[in-house]
Amino acid sequence: MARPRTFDEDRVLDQAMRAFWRHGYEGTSTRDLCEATGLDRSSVYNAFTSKHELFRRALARYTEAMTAAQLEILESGDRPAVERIRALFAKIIDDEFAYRGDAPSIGCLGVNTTVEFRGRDPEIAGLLERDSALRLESLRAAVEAGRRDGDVRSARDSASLARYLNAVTAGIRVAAQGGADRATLESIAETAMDALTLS
Amino acid sequence: MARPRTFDEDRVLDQAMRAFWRHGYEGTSTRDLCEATGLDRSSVYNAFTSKHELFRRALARYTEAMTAAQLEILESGDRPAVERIRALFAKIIDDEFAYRGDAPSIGCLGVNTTVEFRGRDPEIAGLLERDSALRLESLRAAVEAGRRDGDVRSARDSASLARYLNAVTAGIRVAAQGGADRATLESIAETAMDALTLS
DNA sequence: CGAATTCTGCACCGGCCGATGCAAAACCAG
DNA sequence: CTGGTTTTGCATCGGCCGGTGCAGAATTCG
Repeated sequence: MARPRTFDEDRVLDQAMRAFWRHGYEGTSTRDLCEATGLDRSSVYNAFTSKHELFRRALARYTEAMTAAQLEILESGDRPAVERIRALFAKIIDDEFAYRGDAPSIGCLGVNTTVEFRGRDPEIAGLLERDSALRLESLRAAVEAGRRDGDVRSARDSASLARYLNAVTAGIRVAAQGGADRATLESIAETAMDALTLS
Repeated sequence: MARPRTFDEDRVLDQAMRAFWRHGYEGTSTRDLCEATGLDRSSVYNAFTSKHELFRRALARYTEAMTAAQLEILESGDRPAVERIRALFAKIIDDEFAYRGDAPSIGCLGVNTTVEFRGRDPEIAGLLERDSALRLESLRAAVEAGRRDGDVRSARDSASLARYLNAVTAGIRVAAQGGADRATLESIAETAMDALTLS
């Protein structure tokens, strides 16, 4: 009954996400977004109403994909829980070296956004908080399972250990953006595991 | 032999630093800087040549002050090394709750800048790297001392443990900006110490 | 085909951006 | 008091910002 869109909305969201990921929210202009997506500005505004709304949807898409991938690693049943936690660290480190050429890591859009917005935008903060809660719960369950396996020997409660692991992942991300090499990040991750496995 | 300045350069640097700290580099306009410092734009440009240069100097001032305070804690001779490392965590957590009202934490200007610039600015990256090296060396020495005290029982080498501790501090900072409360941050810090003290 | 509806391309809006030009003011040395 | 030098206040620059208006193209339905 009307003219159909000539672009795929998800594809555009992906391309916008990458632009925001690379240059941040403020650092990405609506012109940049048009160049990244191939759309005209009026099409962007017609489909996504504002830069802020486009960012919110791109960020939501990112966290959903990223967290789904991480939960899949944490909850795959075919190996011990501590190995799954180690695999999560390995994936995060891989990610830090994936989407870049010689350039430094672009980190995690979630962490970048947390730092850029500092909770001043309630909508964005809420989105990040819900995502964080998902990951924390999965981490907690993995820690709990590791404890049952006898691999987690820490006396601390699993929720605290989960929050600790989550903070370490953010720290690894920041270290990567600071220029740390792969061996350094791996060493940090291995060391972090000691807090769980040692008694 | 000429008209003297009516402002104190260090005071202006401090005020500019706070503005950048709160809103980031891109998020702070030269008009904002004028409002924060009470100077006119031409005075700012006359004294600091450009926004970028003013930021560089403000960041240098921040890292010097911050790192000096942290090294003082790490190297104060009146208590065991692990206690000094714990005190460092306590100070970092205190800082996260210091310069804010009800607003979320503004974190650490060094971490914020690392994330915002992602190493794309060599001058800024170099400054942050030198600062990081200072803190890492001090941490390494403290870990070493803790080992001699018998408190650090980890089998890992001290340099790795230092990098690990440094990453955890960044993670704590990010967690604070994500809205974590004091008890959570303290729990993360305590848990992180387990990787050093347990065997 | 024609009517209705949506999307697209382009020009344009006011406003803020970092940076500069310039003249007047303020100071010091003589 | 004068000449030399720097700082200061204000106006202004070109350019980019997010966002909008509008005419015409493209599509589906009758």
